[in-house]
Amino acid sequence: MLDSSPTAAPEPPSLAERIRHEMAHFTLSEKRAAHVLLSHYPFAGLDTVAEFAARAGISAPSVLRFVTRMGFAGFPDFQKHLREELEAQLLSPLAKSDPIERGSGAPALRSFAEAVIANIQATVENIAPAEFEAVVALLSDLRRPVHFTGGRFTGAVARYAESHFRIVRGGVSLMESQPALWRDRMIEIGRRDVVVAFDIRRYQEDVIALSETAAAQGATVVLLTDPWLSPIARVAKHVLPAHVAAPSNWDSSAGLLLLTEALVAATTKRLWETARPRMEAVERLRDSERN
Amino acid sequence: MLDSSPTAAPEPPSLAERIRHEMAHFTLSEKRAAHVLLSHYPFAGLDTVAEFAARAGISAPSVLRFVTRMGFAGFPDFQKHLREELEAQLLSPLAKSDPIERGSGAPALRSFAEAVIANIQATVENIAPAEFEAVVALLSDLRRPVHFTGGRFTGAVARYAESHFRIVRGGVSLMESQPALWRDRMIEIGRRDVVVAFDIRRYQEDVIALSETAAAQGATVVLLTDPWLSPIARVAKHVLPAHVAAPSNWDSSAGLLLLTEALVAATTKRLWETARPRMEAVERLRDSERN
DNA sequence: CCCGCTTTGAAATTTTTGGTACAGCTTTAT
DNA sequence: ATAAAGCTGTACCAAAAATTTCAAAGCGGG
Repeated sequence: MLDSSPTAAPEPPSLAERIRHEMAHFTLSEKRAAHVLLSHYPFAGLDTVAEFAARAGISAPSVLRFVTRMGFAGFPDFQKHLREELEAQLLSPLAKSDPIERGSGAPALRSFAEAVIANIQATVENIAPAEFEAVVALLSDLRRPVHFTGGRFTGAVARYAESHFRIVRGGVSLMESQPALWRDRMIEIGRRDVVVAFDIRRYQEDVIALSETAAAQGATVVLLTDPWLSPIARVAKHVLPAHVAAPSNWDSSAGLLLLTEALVAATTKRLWETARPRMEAVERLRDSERN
Repeated sequence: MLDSSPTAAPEPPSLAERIRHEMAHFTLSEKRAAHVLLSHYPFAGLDTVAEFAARAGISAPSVLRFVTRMGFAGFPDFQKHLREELEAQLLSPLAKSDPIERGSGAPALRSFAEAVIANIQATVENIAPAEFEAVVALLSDLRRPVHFTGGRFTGAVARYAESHFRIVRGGVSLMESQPALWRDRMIEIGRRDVVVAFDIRRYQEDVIALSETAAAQGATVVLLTDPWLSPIARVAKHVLPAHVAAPSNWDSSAGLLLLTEALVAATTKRLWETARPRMEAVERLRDSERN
């Protein structure tokens, strides 16, 4: 991944690269302009000055100063450059696709991103379609209450899942993994309930205990874990493993998040008839609260 | 966000196709305009009317008549359409660049993963290395207390960040975004403090209020947001935008998670001398608790 | 805490651009 | 051959865009 590419492109540094490089010396407004431009590169720059300024939340003169600072004679000159760059890029099939553009991004960030992408690909390829669909079906069953739980890091993913499913359907809850917090709630858990547990390496005693107890009560347990499989797998009806390796002292939860988001998306789609009015109602409540 | 259909709309015929189709009924100058446009599609149309007319060897009014005939309100409207078409075309091939092996995984999961990968690539390419490094430096400064906050969905990411940084360094806290929960804590926030805010589309009033208040107190605000930039960007010292588009009714936070994890990894590395004993101490505590 | 320097945006100004009216030319039908 | 219909371009106008000016606001250094 670390390239000393034999065919180092002799290309002049693209404007985007130059901006990234000089970002540190920009003033606040210039940074805003730069961010907006980079985020929608190069389309944010193809509109009018006024439009660009509005998108960046700065004034038109600041935009002008920004393009002048980058060495252009004026805004039209700047736009012309963008168009030419775009045209050149679109004509050469090399420029697009492939891994992340050489030299872009902070090195640490880039290598991390590459690891995460590899994780995601590996995760997708290892999930059995039927298993994924079965979990979607389970989560789409409105008669079944759903409970999410996770460990000290994965707990955040559980919360993320809960905050979405709560809007799509009813009967959703978040269970903290400390036994003190779920012991008494366990009396309510039965055959109808679904427990979705997130648990990865350094598998956490309390999450395991919670899942096993729930399973013993007859609940259906869904487990999202790493490829080594949490012990919860023994009591789980469905297991979705995600790759978590990262160039870090910590594991990456991106694969788990991917699965979570994909489950949310698929469930929302499947429940669209009932989810839609529900989501609209939530929006209305939020809007009215705002006043 | 509430779309009437859970799936993406079927593509409308591109302008180029429409032109080819109607070419037969065009007048002579219209044909010339069409020909020039198609041969350098769509860049020939992105210049001025005069430029376009000159290239086609016709007069400006003829160009105007041409675009009107194609159903556009005027030349700017026509250009806007070209840009949008171009943007859509340029973004989609990214996801297909390194397609996940055909036939693997559930279809819904696979397409979602492709979108997430595209997001991650776009996110990494748009982050200025200096900006990323500056944030790492900020988070590595042990004299500065760090507070994380986020909205209803991004709050989970804030919590994820907090649960990691808490172990790497001291002086870390999680601030719930409801004003009632942070109003009184704000008295403690000053120039030394760092507030890391997560806020994406449907930017949340209370997160904005929290950030603005903190900034007014002199705190340094770091913002992780979407490419449209939360209003918090106005008061933020550093902004890290992440792409969030997904084939879903919901946005994807994978890019935000990527940035978060990369920040954690980089900070851990940078603080290794002090983080290492600290992490070991945490582990010892956990082990002893287990008995 | 205050002063000087830098940055920023509102408003005025200038330039460019898109749009329109109209007259001449070409073509076609009778 | 001639009149009618339809294109096309020149010249002009209106609109919008880019740019400059200037005063206020913010920031950093002493």
